[in-house]
Amino acid sequence: MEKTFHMLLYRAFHAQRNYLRPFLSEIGLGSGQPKLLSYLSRKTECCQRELADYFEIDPAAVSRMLDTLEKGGFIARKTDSSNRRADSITLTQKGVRAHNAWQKHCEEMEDIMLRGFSDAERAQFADFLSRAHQNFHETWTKEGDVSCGN
Amino acid sequence: MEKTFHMLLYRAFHAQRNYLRPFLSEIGLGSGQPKLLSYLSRKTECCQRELADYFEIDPAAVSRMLDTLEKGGFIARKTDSSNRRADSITLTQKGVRAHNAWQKHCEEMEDIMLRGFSDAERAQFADFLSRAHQNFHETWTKEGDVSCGN
DNA sequence: TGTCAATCATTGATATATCAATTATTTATT
DNA sequence: AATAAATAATTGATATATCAATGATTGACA
Repeated sequence: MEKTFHMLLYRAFHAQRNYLRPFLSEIGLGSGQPKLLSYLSRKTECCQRELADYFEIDPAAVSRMLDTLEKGGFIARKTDSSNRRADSITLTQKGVRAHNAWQKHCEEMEDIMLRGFSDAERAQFADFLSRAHQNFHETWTKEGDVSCGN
Repeated sequence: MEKTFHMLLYRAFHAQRNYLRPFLSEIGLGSGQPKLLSYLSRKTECCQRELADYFEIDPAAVSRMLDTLEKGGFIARKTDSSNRRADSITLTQKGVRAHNAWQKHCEEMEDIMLRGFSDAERAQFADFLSRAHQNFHETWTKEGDVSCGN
């Protein structure tokens, strides 16, 4: 019934989110938090601004999610000694475990979502999605050079 | 940097939402509301449950968004005479205009998002997205026959 | 060196989304 | 016909996201 890319993308994304939601409470994370853990598991250490820029979300949202993650013992925050405005954020052991558990559920989800896709189709789908994202990014950086780095 | 489909889909969807956000306040709509207008513009008349099922969102969210849309004069609500539990919802003239304005922005957005995609690629991308969504749906309806009709 | 602008993080106000519980109406069962 | 179960919508509690404004620190430059 719905043919626009806008709605197709919305519905695919939303189905994914609905699938994963029950696992959030199981692991003890809020809906926006897994991606932060994921980034930290690769970057080891970073500041809040970097997270906000990478995911193109409001710094205030990052600040509050990290409050919750810190209270839950998933991350540790300390002020960066070389720039005392900035925080330096790292995963705790508990944070690493939570990230791994989440990853497992994400992989299971991909198996479901991509059922019936050949390897070539999967590669092409991934390519389409990253090109779509990239196209937005090029538009933004062109007109006015908005904050969002990378 | 980010390779999982989960994140690729998130980032593409999120970029789309970030692009469209400024137009929401311009038209006077909240972020979840345009899709309801879109559905109503095709169905002419429906109840709240149908919207919640189609978009796979919480009925409470639908109820509150319709409150706002009703106050803003975008939709009209009356109780369905043949089933007095249910509401019958229709677009007002203002709602139709808002929907049309929104559609225009969505089309512009697609031009940006799909820049560099051939016609064949666009068709394939749309097919991938709807298959991805469909795969989730088949999983859900298989195990336990969850509420979400269609 | 001293002021001004820029940057990182936080807080308050508001809107949206989920979950759980409630009310009102309809359908099913005995 | 009377009671129980199911359905449509709403409300309250809580979490998340945005926007605007503030505080603290750093960097630029006159």
